[in-house]
Amino acid sequence: MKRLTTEDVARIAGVSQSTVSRVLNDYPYIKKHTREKVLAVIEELGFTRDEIARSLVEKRTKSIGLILGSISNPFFAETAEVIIERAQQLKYDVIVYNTGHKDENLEQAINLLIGKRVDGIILTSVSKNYTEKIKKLHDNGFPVLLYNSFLDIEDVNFIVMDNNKGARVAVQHLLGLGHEKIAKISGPSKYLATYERTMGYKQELTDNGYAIDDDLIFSSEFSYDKIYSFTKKLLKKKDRPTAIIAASDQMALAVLGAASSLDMKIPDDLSVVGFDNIRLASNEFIGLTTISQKMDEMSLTALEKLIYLIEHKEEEAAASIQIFLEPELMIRRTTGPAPKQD
Amino acid sequence: MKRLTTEDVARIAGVSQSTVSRVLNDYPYIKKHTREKVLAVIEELGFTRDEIARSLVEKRTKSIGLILGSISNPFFAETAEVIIERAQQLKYDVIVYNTGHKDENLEQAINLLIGKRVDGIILTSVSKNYTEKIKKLHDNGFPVLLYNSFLDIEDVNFIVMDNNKGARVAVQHLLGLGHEKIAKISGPSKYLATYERTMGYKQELTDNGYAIDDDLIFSSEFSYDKIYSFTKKLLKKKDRPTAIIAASDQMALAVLGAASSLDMKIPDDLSVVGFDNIRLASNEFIGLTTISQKMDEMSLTALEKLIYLIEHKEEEAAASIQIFLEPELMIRRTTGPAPKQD
DNA sequence: CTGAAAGCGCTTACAG
DNA sequence: CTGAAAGCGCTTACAG
Repeated sequence: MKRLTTEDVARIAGVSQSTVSRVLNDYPYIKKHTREKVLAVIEELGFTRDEIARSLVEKRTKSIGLILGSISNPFFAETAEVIIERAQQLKYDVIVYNTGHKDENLEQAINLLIGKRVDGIILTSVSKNYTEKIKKLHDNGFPVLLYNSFLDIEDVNFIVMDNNKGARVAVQHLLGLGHEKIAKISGPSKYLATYERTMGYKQELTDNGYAIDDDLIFSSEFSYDKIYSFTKKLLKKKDRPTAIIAASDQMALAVLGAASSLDMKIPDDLSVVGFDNIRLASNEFIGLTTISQKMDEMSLTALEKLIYLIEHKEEEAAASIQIFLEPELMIRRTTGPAPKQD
Repeated sequence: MKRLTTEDVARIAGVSQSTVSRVLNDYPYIKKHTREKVLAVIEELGFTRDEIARSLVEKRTKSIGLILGSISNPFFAETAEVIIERAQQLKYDVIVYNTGHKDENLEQAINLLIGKRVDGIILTSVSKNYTEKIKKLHDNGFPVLLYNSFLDIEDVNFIVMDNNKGARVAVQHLLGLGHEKIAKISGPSKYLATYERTMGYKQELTDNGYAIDDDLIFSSEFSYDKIYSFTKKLLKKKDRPTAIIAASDQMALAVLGAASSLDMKIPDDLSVVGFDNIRLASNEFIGLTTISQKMDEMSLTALEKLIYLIEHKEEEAAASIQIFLEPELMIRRTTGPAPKQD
């Protein structure tokens, strides 16, 4: 498969290679006749410009990197969909990496994306361990935006929900329903978002005069199977919790699965609150009570801000982008009054 | 942010630019001392090779394109996860496009990916309308693999489930449970996979002596909302079906949502069968009966075969890759005996 | 073993 | 308006 070049087009159209290039770039001062002749040849040959060569000259690729924790989690999938579609409209393409929440994959992903000369990166779920690496990128003027996470770096760009408040709202809701034993199933505490949610949970309980029971807090990697079996064990205990706040809707579904496998009725026997508000949460067959992350807004904003950073990189020190979104409690079928004590 | 080049490294290390390049490429005949000096400078400077320039010379990008119908559908998300992770291991990166099942986006995605000079493309849900376009690519020797779909093109590469048989198995299962009014909610018939499922449904009913009732067949674009409202209307009818076969698990969830919104009990009032076997289908809280596509196998094979095609392009006319997978019925909680006639 | 040089396919200042 | 030429940052035959 011999690829065609602007040189080929030029030869056949009887003009110079630079003229072909100008036509391709909509350069205004070209004789109508010349332009049309070139266009005709391009059309006839089915010529497609080599964007790789173009990127080399223009020092930009019109590609961005999107690093996700796990795309099979609907939170990430829905995020990716919004970002990819909007990027496509803005003529950027998106190279997607899936880290499986492993730090070493994150490191590799960043290095490869830098090598591929992407114009910017959106990074989800960065752990604290990577503060230095991200700081270096950011200080070099490379456009990076942290999504649903943030790090303690001056002027770093991020968009994140107020996770502490989100957890507090969830606890309030359950307390209001009469629950007194509320478990918290969290992701790894190396993620600031996770850490803040656990803090919010503890603070809200303490503020309401409840003691913190460490047996009710499970901090695990994001693994469906681990959450599932932990929940099963937890629910078999005599003094089991009557409500569970999960780290995400995905994890809430694992909790619901575990409870169902024990023939527990939801919400009669157990109330469950998720985090994210994935689309499935509002499906009436499921009806998951959850803390909304306003994902559509968060992901669309993330993409647009990143593109802004890319396209205004050279201008007066662009103010850094730091956005906090308000959590919103979505009450549905998986939460109800605490079962009577017996 | 001034980027470093091999030229910079060479100057500082006191060697020629070509030597730096050779070190980068693990060229064997380099004096140990030279190699170490260069490596030290690379390390110290934090130099990263420009893969764009390299791609231009080597005429390959180590990127592949993945064109998906809708990544927020778990079928595509789970597919993407497997493909992206395996590609990453094989040192390829993946540019993901989301067509939203719109033909014009498919066309645009292919053109952009060709421009970006990806080494190959995995294409899901191609409609018949694109037979010519794909044929041209394929005939040009460009590696394309159709995933979960196929087209009538000689020697085209594809991996697909036996959709006709899958639909038949679903019908058999419901017939065996005593259902006589079985509805079929399908995607657009421009997709061969969808078309074959509808055919299989009709054939199995006919073979068992049932008439085809066109009012029970809904062929729509893949829109959650459309399926949802159609189902609601359908279930309100006096002579409503007692079972529904949905085009995908995602659509089955829309059907279940609609039924739940009408306070129907599953499976007592209505049996539902999906297609795909997404991970959520086996969650006990949901327990969706479905036809398994063996997605993990299908997606892993797809990626590996595409890479094979890419890396053996120049060799003796590589046999084309045409894989049919067997469907498998997964019986869970959403199907049960037909309600008594009254 | 190593350097100088050509070349990948474009863009764009420079000249006319 | 248009062409000839330099240059983007690499790889790799060619020479030594």
